[in-house]
Amino acid sequence: MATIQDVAKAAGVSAMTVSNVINDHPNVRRATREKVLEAMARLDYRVNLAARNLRKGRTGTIGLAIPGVNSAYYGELAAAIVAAAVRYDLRVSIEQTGALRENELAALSLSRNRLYDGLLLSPVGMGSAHAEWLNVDYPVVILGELIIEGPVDHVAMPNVDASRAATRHLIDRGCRRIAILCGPVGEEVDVSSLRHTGYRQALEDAGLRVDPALTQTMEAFTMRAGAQRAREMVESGLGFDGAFCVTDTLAMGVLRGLADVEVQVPEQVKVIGFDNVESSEFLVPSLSTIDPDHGAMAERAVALLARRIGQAELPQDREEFVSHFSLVVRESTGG
Amino acid sequence: MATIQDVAKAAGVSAMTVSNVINDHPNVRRATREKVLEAMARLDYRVNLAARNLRKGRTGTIGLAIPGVNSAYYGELAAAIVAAAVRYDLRVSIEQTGALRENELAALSLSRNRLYDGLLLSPVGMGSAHAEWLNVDYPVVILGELIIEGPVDHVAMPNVDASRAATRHLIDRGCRRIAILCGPVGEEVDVSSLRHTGYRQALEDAGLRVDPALTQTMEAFTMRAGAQRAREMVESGLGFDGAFCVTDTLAMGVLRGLADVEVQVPEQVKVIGFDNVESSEFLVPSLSTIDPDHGAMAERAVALLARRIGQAELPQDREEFVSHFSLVVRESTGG
DNA sequence: TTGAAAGCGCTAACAA
DNA sequence: TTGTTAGCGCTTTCAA
Repeated sequence: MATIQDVAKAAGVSAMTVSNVINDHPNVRRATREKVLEAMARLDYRVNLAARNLRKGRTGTIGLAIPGVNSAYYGELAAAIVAAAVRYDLRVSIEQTGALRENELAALSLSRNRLYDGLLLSPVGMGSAHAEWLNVDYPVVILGELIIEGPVDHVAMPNVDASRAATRHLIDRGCRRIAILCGPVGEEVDVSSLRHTGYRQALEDAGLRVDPALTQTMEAFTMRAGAQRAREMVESGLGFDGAFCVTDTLAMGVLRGLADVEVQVPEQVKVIGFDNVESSEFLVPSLSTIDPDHGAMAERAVALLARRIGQAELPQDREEFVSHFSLVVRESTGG
Repeated sequence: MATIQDVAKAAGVSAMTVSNVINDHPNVRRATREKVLEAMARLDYRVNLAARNLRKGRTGTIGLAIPGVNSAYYGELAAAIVAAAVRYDLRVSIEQTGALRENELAALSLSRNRLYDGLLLSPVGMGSAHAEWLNVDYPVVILGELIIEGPVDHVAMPNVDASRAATRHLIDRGCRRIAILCGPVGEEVDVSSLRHTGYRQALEDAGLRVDPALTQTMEAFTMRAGAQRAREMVESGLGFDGAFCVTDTLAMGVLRGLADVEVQVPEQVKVIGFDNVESSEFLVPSLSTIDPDHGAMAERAVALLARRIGQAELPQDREEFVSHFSLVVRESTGG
């Protein structure tokens, strides 16, 4: 590999001049620039980013810590983030956390190794008890799931309002016994708790009873788990005419499970999901859902991170961006 | 940030000794090691990877160039690759090519910047005409799609045999007019051409006529395109009782499109896909498909790349790994 | 407008 | 077993 020194020698200038040409500094005479460019081309010179990184203290790479890229939602989110990052001349390195707290915390402390200029983190396993882990000396943007009070920027979904709208939609379509499939519900500000709040609010708005038996707590947000639970709900005689699933993946499983036990959707049970993953439009029946505009979320998250990167001081004021959602009505709730 | 020098000073040793401790070199007295570890902990020392990279000429990061992580197949593949890479202590940086030749070639030449120790490339747009682009001075492993004769390792799918098995399965289930949905078919060794060859072989094996009208050439392998084409095929009166889709994504669209025009699957038309993406099991009807064992492909691809990384000379002998496939029979072909 | 010197933080090679 | 020296390739600073 040719170095900047080799190019300098070949062009009969100093390394600094070559550097100035590479970085488009103004004060280079045109003839000199030409000479240097010619030498660079001739030697097939490429900057050594490791050297530049060391010198500049930046890497041009951000970390993206998400549960995993093998799920429709996070896959689509990651794609949008990579695409947005390219526009800021940033590369994206994926850290799969498997939704495990320990891996999320590890991502936070490992990024410190200065491999990444910043970190986008979608926490699922960690909670507000771990807020102090966010006190790191590089930019972090929290993405989507868990809303933690912390010293970092934040891109969130309107979890409560959107869930309320989803549940309200089921009520509008005539459902009176609406189940919710979610994770453990508690005081934490995690997806399940927030979306359950929206669900509860909608029921109360309509004067419907909140039957605890209709809150179905899932261990995992997988299609398999959704399908199995749906079958159990029918076979146990729970009695429900609507199901709000906190993710589309779960909802896809539910559609499958209901088909297994020959329950008609939407005639007997109406189903709505959350995320608007691409395939939800093409299922049979197609899946009603909430579109949280993850394109805008990705765009904003990267913009916030890019803004912080390269600022000597991490600003005190932290920004919170809540995306807009829309209700997407499809066949699973009667079109 | 504390440097290795700071730690050395604090522990009363030289920087080299600290380095030896960090890298688990044997010749360090236990008491010395303790002292150093204590100082490291006290100063909250973290290695500066940029410096280490510069010194070692390695980055510990590999590039993964795939069309995009927002598709079930590539999302699952990427997840498997990231997981495998972690075991080799490698990070993965995603380059989304959008299946465009220019981006694939760019990935090949940009990795040269020494940001990546090696590159995993799933070429879709480039062809054997670009084989010389593979002559780069770092390890490259070609993954899955396009089989190019070139100076690089290679992890491939058994495209022809698997497609033959898929088509054969449709024939076994009684189909006589079997359509194939694929990309442009030519002399190239790309997915579409190879899978079309398998399709043709199966028809010939069974003594069925290969009707060119049944080869449906798609612009894009998307659900939307699949759905639209399926509707057109029915409405145009093409006449077909089976459909082999070269990807599950396409097949999901076809299932949707057939539902739109009220064609029953599998009673009137049987459908089979390729890839065995996770959701294919949970569709209604569930999708028969080919499982190319992409877990094994990912594992092997990373292993090959890791083996090459750090060898001074890139070995001349190149390895070719072809994964095993299995036929997964589900409802869309009659269970 | 150009160049010389210095050094980012680390580790290979060698010396003690 | 530990330390010294040198240098990876680049860019900041300052001088010419």
